[in-house]
Amino acid sequence: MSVRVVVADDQRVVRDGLVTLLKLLPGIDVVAAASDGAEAVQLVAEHRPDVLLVDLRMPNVDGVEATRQVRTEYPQTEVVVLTTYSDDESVLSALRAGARGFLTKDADAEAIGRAIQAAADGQSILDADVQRRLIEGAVAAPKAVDSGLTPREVDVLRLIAEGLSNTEIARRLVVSEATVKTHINHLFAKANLRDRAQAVAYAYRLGLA
Amino acid sequence: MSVRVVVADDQRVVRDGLVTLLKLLPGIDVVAAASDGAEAVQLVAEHRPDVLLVDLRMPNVDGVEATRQVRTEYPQTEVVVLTTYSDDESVLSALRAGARGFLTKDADAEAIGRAIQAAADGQSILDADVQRRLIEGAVAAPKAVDSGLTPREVDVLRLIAEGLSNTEIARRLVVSEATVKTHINHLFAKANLRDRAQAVAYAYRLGLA
DNA sequence: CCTGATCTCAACCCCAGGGTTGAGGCTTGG
DNA sequence: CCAAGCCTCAACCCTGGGGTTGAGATCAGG
Repeated sequence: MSVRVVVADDQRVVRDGLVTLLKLLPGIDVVAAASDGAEAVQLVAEHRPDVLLVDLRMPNVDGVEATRQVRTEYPQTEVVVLTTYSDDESVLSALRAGARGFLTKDADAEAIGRAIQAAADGQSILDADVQRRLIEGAVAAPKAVDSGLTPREVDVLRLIAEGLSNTEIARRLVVSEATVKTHINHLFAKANLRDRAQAVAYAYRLGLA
Repeated sequence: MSVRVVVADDQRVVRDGLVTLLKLLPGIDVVAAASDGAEAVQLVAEHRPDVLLVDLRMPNVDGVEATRQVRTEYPQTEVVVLTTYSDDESVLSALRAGARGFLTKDADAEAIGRAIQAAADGQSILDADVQRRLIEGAVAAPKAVDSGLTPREVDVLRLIAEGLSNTEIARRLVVSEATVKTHINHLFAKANLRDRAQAVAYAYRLGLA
């Protein structure tokens, strides 16, 4: 039985190219084509395809949002994302939103067909580059960026990120609370933070917690 | 031109099964079969195949180590890993070592063939489960474990994690500051938090930020 | 040896944030 | 239809957090 596919891309050339290309592949039926994200979701609702092949950058509703909607509302439809640049910011977002596959636009017909078949089967095909970045992200995590903070300020920041109060931090570092406040004021100024909530976020982004 | 494959699995049944199964697939040539990791590496050296299909658990040299050796010494040979359990500890290790694809042993013939073709092509096919875990690891996926927070409370928590003040949150959500404070009090009680600093840490741990 | 950076501390002010109580409107499901 | 949960808002209190100023002690480096 053939895999039923909806294609979504705002560029007519790409869209039509994909449709004709996919029609030549055995085992794949293109049932509809959308020119933006909103239309894509609507066509998925209408046709309930096995796979949605969607571009990341589109007007109205972008690929990430379309993916999220499709995956939550029509979970039997798998999503394969197609993009021009594999280093696009939104690649990870798309994967998190539930995209099954990931292709760059220089993929050939077999590669695209394979990704669609795989997605319909519950497997996941990733562009090599994307996979590499995923693995790096998953394994090699923190690079503890420095930010001109003194060691002591970093200590304090870490404890703030653990949710400790000033008195608790003072006890922990065996200094007075006044000292803690001083350090905090300094690091707030350096890092341009307003309060400890922002400091916690900052610490997490720095990889300190 | 056919993809040349070396198979490696210590269990004779599995190994022979794979070989006969792969021989039935068009576009795939099995050129050799190894019964442990050391032999696998040796056969790769000898035949320089396009793809090595290797089991994770094997005597002498395990799948991870075999992958690493093959990828460093014979980089033109891609590696597809086959394992019984997708939650195996060494899955990530294998991927880090350079494995291109990842299959569980309940994959059917087409799935295996697809993975091999994809690997030979520079793509990467992952078992659905493995992909999910990769993404979670890489981007702290939103694990729907919301600990009983209401949607609105989650909204507020997210904004707290962005470092916004109550008045800013109120503006952003188009409600009064009193409402924001109510939500905050509720979520603090539910999640056992003392102040917004702890809330930020909590949000990050939940993957909301 | 002086300078600058860091760490330490104190006293003060002010207010955003957090706790509490109470209450009205809105869906939803039994 | 009523109960329950959620979202909304108000008024009050009070503490901890954050801003500011100022200052002594130590230490590395020019």
